[in-house]
Amino acid sequence: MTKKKLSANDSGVDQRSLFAKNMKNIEEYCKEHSLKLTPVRRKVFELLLEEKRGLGAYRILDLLREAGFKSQPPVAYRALEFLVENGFAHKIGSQNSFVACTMPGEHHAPVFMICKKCDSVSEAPSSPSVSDLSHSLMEVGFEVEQTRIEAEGICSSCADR
Amino acid sequence: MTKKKLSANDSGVDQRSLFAKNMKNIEEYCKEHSLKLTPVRRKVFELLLEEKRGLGAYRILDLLREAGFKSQPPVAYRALEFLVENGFAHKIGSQNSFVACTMPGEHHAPVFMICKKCDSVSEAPSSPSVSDLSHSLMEVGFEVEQTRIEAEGICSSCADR
DNA sequence: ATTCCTCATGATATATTATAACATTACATT
DNA sequence: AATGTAATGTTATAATATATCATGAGGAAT
Repeated sequence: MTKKKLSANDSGVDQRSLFAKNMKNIEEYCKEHSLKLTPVRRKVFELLLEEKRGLGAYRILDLLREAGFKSQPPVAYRALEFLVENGFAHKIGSQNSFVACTMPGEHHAPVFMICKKCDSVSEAPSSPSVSDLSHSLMEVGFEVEQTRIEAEGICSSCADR
Repeated sequence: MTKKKLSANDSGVDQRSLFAKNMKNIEEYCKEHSLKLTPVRRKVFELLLEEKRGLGAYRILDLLREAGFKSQPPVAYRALEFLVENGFAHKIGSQNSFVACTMPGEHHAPVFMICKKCDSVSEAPSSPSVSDLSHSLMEVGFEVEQTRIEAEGICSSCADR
């Protein structure tokens, strides 16, 4: 198996403008679908975008407070619920944490790559094998509505070291 | 897509003997690998085997108590840890619950089918698309060690109604 | 057989994650 | 201004999980 070198930063797009682009995406999407991107929701999304690892709800709560919000747990959970419902974030079941989704709106079957060394969580480009999977489950009589795949292993940056 | 009729019960093997077979498997496996299948561990495995849905740790704790064990939370978690470590059970991340694994020892990449109607959780026959998936993740530089797939949808029994 | 070691269990306390329930506010529509 | 709906504020508590230290049970080494 040949391995393409592909780390988060050599796409020619720097982090700052990527961040801005993602923020713009969510803003436009919300406007188009009349969803309210309120200050807390926006802030939580920003926090998720800025962190390559998954963030737990209480970590988010702390960060909200540091940012001047005087939030209680339900505030964080509600914002996360909004983001997840609308496809702006995903929950990582194996660690009760949340990550930003950078392809909002697209009804996709996410595949997460979770690094055991650095804890980074990144979403893999969607792969045809996922729909193969749905097909094979259909064959045993299961009607798939949604799939979530979590792969644990070593990310390319950690492997390079 | 043609759909094969395949529900849990038409394999010609009744539930009782299936249960016995699974118990025998785990016993033998433990003997061969000098693992101690202590009373609590055995009981927890039995409980998981008897329930088609995922069981939460505290539900298991209740059932243990009903069965005469005077257990505190760590007892349930330890037993579950033992079972999961050794491949006799899996944790379902999306619901913080546990299910028995009926193919212990085999280093496999489980695929779970979670029914939204009846909450049943069953393990799908492993499919080639899973190794395709690992391949495609390798191509983006991620070294997969383990995958866990959770598919939500409607199981065949519920669909038949 | 006794000592020693290891692993399992017992027991208490507490950490972490998540939600229920109800009050209040903000804002759009009429 | 009156009303309805969605969002937020607030308090309390439920549900899930682990840290820690004490005790016991069984095998291996002397």
